Amino acid sequence: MDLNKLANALIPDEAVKPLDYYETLYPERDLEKGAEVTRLAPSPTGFMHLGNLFVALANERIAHQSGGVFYLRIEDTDEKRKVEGAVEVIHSSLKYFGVEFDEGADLCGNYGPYYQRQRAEVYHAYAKELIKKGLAYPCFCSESDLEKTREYQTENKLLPGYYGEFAKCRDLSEEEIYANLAAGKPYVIRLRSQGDVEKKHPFRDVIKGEITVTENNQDVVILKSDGIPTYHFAHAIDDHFMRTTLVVRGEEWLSSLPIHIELFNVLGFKLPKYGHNCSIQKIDGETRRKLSKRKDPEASLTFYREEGYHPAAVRTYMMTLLNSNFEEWLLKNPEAPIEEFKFSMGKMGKSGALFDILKLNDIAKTHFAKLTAEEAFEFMKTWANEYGTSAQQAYFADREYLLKVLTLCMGIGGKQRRKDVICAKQALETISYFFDETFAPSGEYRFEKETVQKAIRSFAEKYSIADDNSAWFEKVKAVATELGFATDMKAYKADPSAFAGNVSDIAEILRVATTGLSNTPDLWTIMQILGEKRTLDRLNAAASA
RNA sequence: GGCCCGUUGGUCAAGCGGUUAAGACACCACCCUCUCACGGUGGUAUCAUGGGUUCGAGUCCCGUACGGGUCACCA
Repeated sequence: MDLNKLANALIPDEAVKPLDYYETLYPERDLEKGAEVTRLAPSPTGFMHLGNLFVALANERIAHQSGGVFYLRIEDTDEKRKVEGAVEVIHSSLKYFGVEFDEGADLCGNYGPYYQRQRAEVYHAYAKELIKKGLAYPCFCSESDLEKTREYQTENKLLPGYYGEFAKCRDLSEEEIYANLAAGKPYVIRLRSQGDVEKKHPFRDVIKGEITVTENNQDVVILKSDGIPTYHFAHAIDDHFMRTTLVVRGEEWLSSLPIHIELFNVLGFKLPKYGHNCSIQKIDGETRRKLSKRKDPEASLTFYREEGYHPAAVRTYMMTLLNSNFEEWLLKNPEAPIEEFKFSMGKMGKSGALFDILKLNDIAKTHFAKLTAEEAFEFMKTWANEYGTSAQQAYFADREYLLKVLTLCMGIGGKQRRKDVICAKQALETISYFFDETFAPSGEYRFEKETVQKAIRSFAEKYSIADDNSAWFEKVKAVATELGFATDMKAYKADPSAFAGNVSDIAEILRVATTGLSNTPDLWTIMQILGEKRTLDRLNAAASA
């Protein structure tokens, strides 16, 4: 068969340039030895998964730590999954979590275009080359043809797929091919695989270590009927010409690694290094499974923004999952920027980690405990303007007042910072009682109504905003004594039945009366912040409720 | 089902032939205390399993079980 003629019939010379052209257009990058070129290559589906941030972070760290390049390539070869504005979402959501690209889609760069649909020419040039060499061929099988062979294969417990004797179009005669073409039959271009599934080779994955790969024997599709490449072919071409040195991607790609190895080989390209990372999992009843976009809200990056998690906290959590020694390093260097941590591929986990929101919350709390009142204010304000209720947005009108509230609630200036702010949403919910619009009297007391009212009334009569903390507490104690509550905790513990209760019970009554909650920070300070009038109003309202 | 990957406390995990098997989160107890927290002290709890190799195995080899991934003109 005249392969040149076939190649020209399928892909005319005018459509492509000689192969040398591409090699000079995309030259080797001029980087220091050891510098890694990595990438993130998502589909523009408009949905950003936690897993996207996870791999992005790994790739970003490796590139930047080694003095290399981290770029963004858009895998838009599947028309069905494409969503308008998706690339913008990729940039903005990753940027929010501190991941930025050096080059790529919608950015500058000499190795573009970075959208695969715009790179048709390169793919065609190399597909043509493979056809010329007899390493690729047109396949006219229809979906139902393929379906039939698959059925036959599963029935007979054979390896499914398009290979060997099942590769019907592999050895079509010249006449058949041209007749099909003349008839306008749709076709795809398939690789003529040279592999043998009986042959296995050791392979070094930078994350998994030594693994064995079986040779590929599938005549995989490299160009779909619309002339767009499949992932496999685009991956080989793009990562070669964008001069990627290290591909870190999800574990789900491990099984197609044999295809990629054969493709690089057949194209005469140097194989990049590979690292296949495990996916973040979630426990669902008894079983573990991947974090699911449909079932788990926390799978989406927008979840963390909507809840008001600080981006640095999420990034830190990702890092602890990414590199097992990160947490220890962070403990020793609490103030150091993440960039100083020596990220290592070898320290990436070999098995999938379970997503643990409790751990994230702890990290988030620790992180908030490092912010100043102003920083917390600004962060929460930004959050509230985007996701908060209008009442919450109004909290920010009186800066001085809110700053005081935050200072108290976050323990700023105290001996120790409180660690109970997880995210902006939760924080604003817990301070709602500082604002009349959102203050919700509860009326839930653990004592008789009469006792409660007496206690509140008696305290209200004595209260003065001028009291310092100890004078204030003396008054609480006085109320306790009046009502037969213990003021000496030791005495109370020795014989609780001798008292109606103890000071802390009185404090709780006052706390519920002024805040609606039984657990708040220091009550004296709360009253100082609320001011005398508002405090007395609330006490009086509670006393007569 | 075939192929590939994995399995150390409830969770993330250190470990690289000899350790009392780190640490963090969670949990429990006690202390501090006007509440809740924060903090402090302590505690419960792990090498999936059966065989080898070895003076010695969480660490090396084989089998088994379990979990995950993948078998598209989707990435």
